[in-house]
Amino acid sequence: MSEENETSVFDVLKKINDNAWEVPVGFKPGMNVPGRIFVSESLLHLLDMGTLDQVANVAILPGIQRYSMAMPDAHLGYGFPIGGVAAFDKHSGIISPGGVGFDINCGVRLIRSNLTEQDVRPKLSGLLDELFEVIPTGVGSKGRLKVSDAELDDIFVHGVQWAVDNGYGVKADIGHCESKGQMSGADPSTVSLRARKRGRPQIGTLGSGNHFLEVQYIDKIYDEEAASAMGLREGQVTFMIHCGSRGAGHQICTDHLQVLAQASKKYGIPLPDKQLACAPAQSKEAQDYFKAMVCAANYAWVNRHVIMHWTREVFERHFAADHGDLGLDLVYDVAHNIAKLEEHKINGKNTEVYVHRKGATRAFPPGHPDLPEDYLVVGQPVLIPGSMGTPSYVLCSTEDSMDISFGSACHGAGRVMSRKHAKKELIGEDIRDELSSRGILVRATQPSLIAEEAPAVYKSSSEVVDVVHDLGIARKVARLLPMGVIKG
DNA sequence: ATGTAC
Repeated sequence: MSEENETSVFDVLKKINDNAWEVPVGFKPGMNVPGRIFVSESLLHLLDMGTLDQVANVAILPGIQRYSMAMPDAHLGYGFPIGGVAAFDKHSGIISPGGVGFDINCGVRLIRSNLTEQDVRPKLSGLLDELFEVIPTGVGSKGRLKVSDAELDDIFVHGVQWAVDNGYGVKADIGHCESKGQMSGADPSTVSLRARKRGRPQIGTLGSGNHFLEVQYIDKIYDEEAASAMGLREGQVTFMIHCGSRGAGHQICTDHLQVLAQASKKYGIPLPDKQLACAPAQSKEAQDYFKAMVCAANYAWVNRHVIMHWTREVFERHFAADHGDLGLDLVYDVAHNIAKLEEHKINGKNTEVYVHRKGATRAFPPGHPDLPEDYLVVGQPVLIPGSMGTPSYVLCSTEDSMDISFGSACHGAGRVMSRKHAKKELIGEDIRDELSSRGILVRATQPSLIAEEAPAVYKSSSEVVDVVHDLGIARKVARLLPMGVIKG
């Protein structure tokens, strides 16, 4: 509820349809395009004015195309909102680290199995204990994997290909990663010594905050055809990995933000907010950031790949003797903090744009050339993790996603209560016991983290997913319920 | 998100 003398989001927004609202160009001086917020009326009550303001600020940046967008899980971020999508012309536009976020290529992957919920439930506690032991978690955690400086370069440049060549995962995994887990254009010389030093010991570590490794089972299939193409069926056990580029990506973002703050001045770009530091897309400063961002993105794919590999090994130790081939296939891996050069149809013309997705998932439609062959007919899988203890969703992209949202969808539930507030209001042990009574086991480095990540501090993942489903960006395929979760 | 302040 807003105070009487405060402007509310309802005063500003113009309704386009039940799930799309416009921030008019007149809202702020200098807006090149309108803002567009994809949200239902009920979720609109959770949208704060600061997030709307950030959507408008992004619309002021040069070369932005069509509109500055926010997904239904949008909330306040560094400069750009989290849940924001913005496309900038390759020539007249800009590139901005704030449009990607500190955790470059934070993302999610889903692995299916031949196991059922009944197979896993009796062994769940031991399984989680071993996973918690095997996967390094928490702030500053270091991995079991020691890589040399030369190997780190290989990881930056070759991503998942490096992982597979070195015995982590299999060849079939590659095609099921967005961009094959190896974006081109990496240049390790744009990565500072400090970023390398932070990155070297952290391959195969989960990190902290909302990052997790979760054992789940499918309780509902919405779309049989798409589910079948993805090898998903009711009762099946899956596991999901949510993490990013750790200290390496964070340091790369920090380093290049400094350079781009100067560059914004040098190129005379009007910034409504210093956190929107950016440079013309073709400038050396912007391209150097982009090359370093690609290094971090490839690093993050390797990170998720190594964690997947160790998790597969733990599953095999627990279940292979009784169940034979466990069919632990990678369904898909999506990035949700990344900028990419893509071709989109704008005003009827194919145009190259740098699409910034920050807390937003790529959602390319059926038939798109970047999709692997087995998903060409159903469209790209879109993975939406729930918050701890709530359902996650698998969706598939639809024909209209390119036209509506530059081929993008939401990325999760979206926080509604600050970490600080959550720690004050909630008791970690109570949440853990409550989840345990519902059959959901949690392993975390400390109880306060459970409080910070409690279901109550997030929007409902179901409500968020319904918005993109109803909009026609991506349609629901399967619902995944948590059984056990590892948190940093 | 993050060697949670260099």
